[in-house]
Amino acid sequence: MKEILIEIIRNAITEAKTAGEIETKELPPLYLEAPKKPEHGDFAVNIAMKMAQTEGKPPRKIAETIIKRITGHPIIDKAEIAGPGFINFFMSNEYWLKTLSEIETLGENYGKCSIGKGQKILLEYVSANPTGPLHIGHGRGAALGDSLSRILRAAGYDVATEFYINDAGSQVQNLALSVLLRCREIKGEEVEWSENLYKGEYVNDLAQEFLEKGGKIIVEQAGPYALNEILGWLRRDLEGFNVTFDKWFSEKSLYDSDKVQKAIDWLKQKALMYDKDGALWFRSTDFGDDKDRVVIRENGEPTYFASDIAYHHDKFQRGFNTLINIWGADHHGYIPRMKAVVQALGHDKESLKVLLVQMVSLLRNGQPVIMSKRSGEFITLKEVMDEVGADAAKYTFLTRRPDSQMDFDLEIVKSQSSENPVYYMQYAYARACNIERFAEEKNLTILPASKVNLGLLKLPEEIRIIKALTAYPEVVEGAALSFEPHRLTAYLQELAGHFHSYYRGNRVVTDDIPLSQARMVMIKGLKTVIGNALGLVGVSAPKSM
RNA sequence: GCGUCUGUAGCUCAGCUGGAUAGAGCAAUGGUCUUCGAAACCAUUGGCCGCAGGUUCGAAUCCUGCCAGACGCACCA
Repeated sequence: MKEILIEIIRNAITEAKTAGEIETKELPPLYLEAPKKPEHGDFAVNIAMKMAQTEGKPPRKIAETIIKRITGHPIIDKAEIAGPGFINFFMSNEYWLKTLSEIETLGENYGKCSIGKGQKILLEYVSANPTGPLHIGHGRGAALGDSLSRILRAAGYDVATEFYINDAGSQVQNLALSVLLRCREIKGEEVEWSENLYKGEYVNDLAQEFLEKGGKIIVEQAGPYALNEILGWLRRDLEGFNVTFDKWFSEKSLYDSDKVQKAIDWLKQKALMYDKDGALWFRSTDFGDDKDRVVIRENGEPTYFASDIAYHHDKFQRGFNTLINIWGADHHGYIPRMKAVVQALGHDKESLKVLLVQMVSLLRNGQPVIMSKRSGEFITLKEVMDEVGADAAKYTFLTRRPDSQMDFDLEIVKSQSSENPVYYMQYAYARACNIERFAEEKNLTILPASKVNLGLLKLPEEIRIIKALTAYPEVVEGAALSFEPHRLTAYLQELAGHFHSYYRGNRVVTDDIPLSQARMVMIKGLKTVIGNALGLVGVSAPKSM
């Protein structure tokens, strides 16, 4: 809808140019911004200020020559010069009301766009080691990845999501050993625990169950058993968080299908590998990394980096041109070497986007809860969700920027549970549904937008709501382009606020039938947009609470 | 020591490619239910945007330096 206005302004400048009133050849980019203050209109343009230098005239003078060629459009109430040289546009209600018909025809497609052009994106997230239950930090990554996948799909990208299972390296070996040792302990044997083994409570449980099911105390049996059990937990806990993946990608499968070796050979051919000190190294410094990295160790074992190379090679070979990885911030040192791989494989380094989620410290009453897999003293994601609810937990993550570290205080989130912001938005949705129910009870005939006199919607509160509804598609687009789901929660907060405020002051269903019908169109629009937005955040939209 | 991220109201955080008098929520205080759900609304209080320079018509936003915190700097992930 904004395009109409941009076109009008552009035409005015072109006309002024032909009339010789403007000399600048290369026009600065023209975009509309939304002023914070209502006195500054609906849209503001700063082009006159941008042109001040090349024109050699004061901004306000330039604004004047543009503005005098913008008159008589039904969608513009007025355009005026303000401040240092802004041109402020006040749009007519006619302009805004178009949105309601648009929402009605598009329904759950309202807000979707095609900027993604079907581009194939592989979004990999969580990818927690299958050596223990998920914790709160994984929850943050899961919430971000899940919402981002929904947003990118809405923006027209062809998104596939994957959980990469590290089921091949030393960590799963350690897990297997841990379970074995625990089994022996249960049998009364005295064993020695080395530093890198897992001693959590869950290891005891695994060992216990393994023995009960008649498992033999050998690595070949205990290892796969433990791995399989834990993968089941991960899947179950993520589903409980309403997070699912298109594919669970096994690291081991890369070895079984020889893809690791093939990827290494490929880089060898390009002379990007060399031997030193008995190990095989990748020349990541050729692509900006601080140092070269070992791919095959002196003892012949590949590093995790080796399979990571193969995995990303495989992603590209499957036709994805943009790879997004969501990592915990403690892995940030890994980025340069992965970017190096991407370039070595012949792709632009920008085709790999790594989004970092900062650490989450779990608190209870302001006191840190010690989190360590080794010591076994930690609270799992599942326990957190059981305590505060999946929607509340997700929302809490998605109101914050991923790159700022956060405190998650169980007592605070719990004590505010009924006032948690997520309920504010869900309540707005339920409220819209409730008004619909009430209208039906009153036998109000609900008509489509085209059959209703929408001009009756002229209260400032109504126009404010409709303006917010108009902005929704841009919010989705912005969130997609910046990979920032938290823009959706911020938007929802504002929209729900307008709605609640309106509701307290005005009745929707009254004896005034035409007015009620017009307002119902708006309520349905609200319901659609709030529902769509909640869907992109990844939380539920309840019809009643 | 080097690198990445962060520093905005008492607390938790927004602030979109630089824009006009920096915004929410929570907490605090005082109001609002005979009428579509009060999980809501209205009002008040609250700020040297970490500090110091620089860039320009204009800086919370960009650049430099410093201070503070988190996380990294393996042939572990």
